[in-house]
Amino acid sequence: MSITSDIIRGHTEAIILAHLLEQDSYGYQINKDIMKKTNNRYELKEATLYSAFRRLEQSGYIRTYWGDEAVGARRRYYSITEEGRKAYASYKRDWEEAKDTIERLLE
Amino acid sequence: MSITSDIIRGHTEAIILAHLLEQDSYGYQINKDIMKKTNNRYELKEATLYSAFRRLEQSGYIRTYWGDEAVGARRRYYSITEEGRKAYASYKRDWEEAKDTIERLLE
DNA sequence: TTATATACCTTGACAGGCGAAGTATGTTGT
DNA sequence: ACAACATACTTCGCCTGTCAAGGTATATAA
Repeated sequence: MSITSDIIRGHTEAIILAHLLEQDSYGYQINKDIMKKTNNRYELKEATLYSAFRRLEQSGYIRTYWGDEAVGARRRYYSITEEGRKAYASYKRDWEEAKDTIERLLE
Repeated sequence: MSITSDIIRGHTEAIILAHLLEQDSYGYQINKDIMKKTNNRYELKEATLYSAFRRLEQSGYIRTYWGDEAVGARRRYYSITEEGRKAYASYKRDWEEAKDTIERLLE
C-alpha cells in the first residue's frame, strides 16, 4: 500500500461507481477486486468503504439489496442507478481535468 | 474554478514546492501564478496557502525571509531548501504512481 | 477448539481545505 | 477629498472524508 489517504481522497466514490458499472457487487468483494486490480498497491479501508456507500445511497447513486446466500455470511449487494451513471461520468470528467491541472502545476 | 477541494487535497504542498523550484516567491504571487498557469481553473485559497506554508516550514522544506520593498505592502518570500527538493521529488513520484492507480480504477 | 476467512457495521479522532474576518499600504477614479 | 479597489499577509473555527479500533455473525480448516 503506497497511495496516500490525501491523494485518494475524493476518488473513493468514483472508484466504487466504476466497479458497479461492470456488475452488482458487495463490499468485501469490491475491496478484494480493488486490491487485485492495483496489485495490492491500494486497499480501501473498510470504514472508508462503508461510509462511501452511505453517501452514495443517500445521493441516490446506488441501490442496495440483500443477497440470498443459502450458506455463508449474508451479503449486502449494491447496484448503480441511472443517476449514478451520470455521476460517474461527471466524476470521470472532473478527474481528467484535475489530472491535467495537477500535471501542469507539478512540472 | 472547477477542481474540487477533495481532489486537490494532498497536492497543495507539492504544487508550492514546484513553484519554488523555479524561483523564490511570495504568497500572493504564487497564487496569481497558479491561476494563470491553469487559466483560472484553479485557485489556491489564501487560508489553504498559508497553512501549507506553515507545514512546509515546519518540515524544513522551505525557508522564509522578508522582502525589502521600498514601496507597497511587505512581502514574505519563501525559498526551497535541499530537503524541500527531495520532498518534491518524492511527492512527484507519489503522484505518478497514484495517477496510474486511479486511472486503472476509473476505467 | 482454535484459527482463519468471509462479511458487515459503528464510533470517535484527525487533518487539510476554506469561509470569514481582520490588518496595513498604495493606486485609481470621481 | 474620499471611495473603491488591488496588493499582501494572518488567524479562527467549521466541515468533511479517511481510518484505527472495536464489534457482530457464519463457515471451514487444522
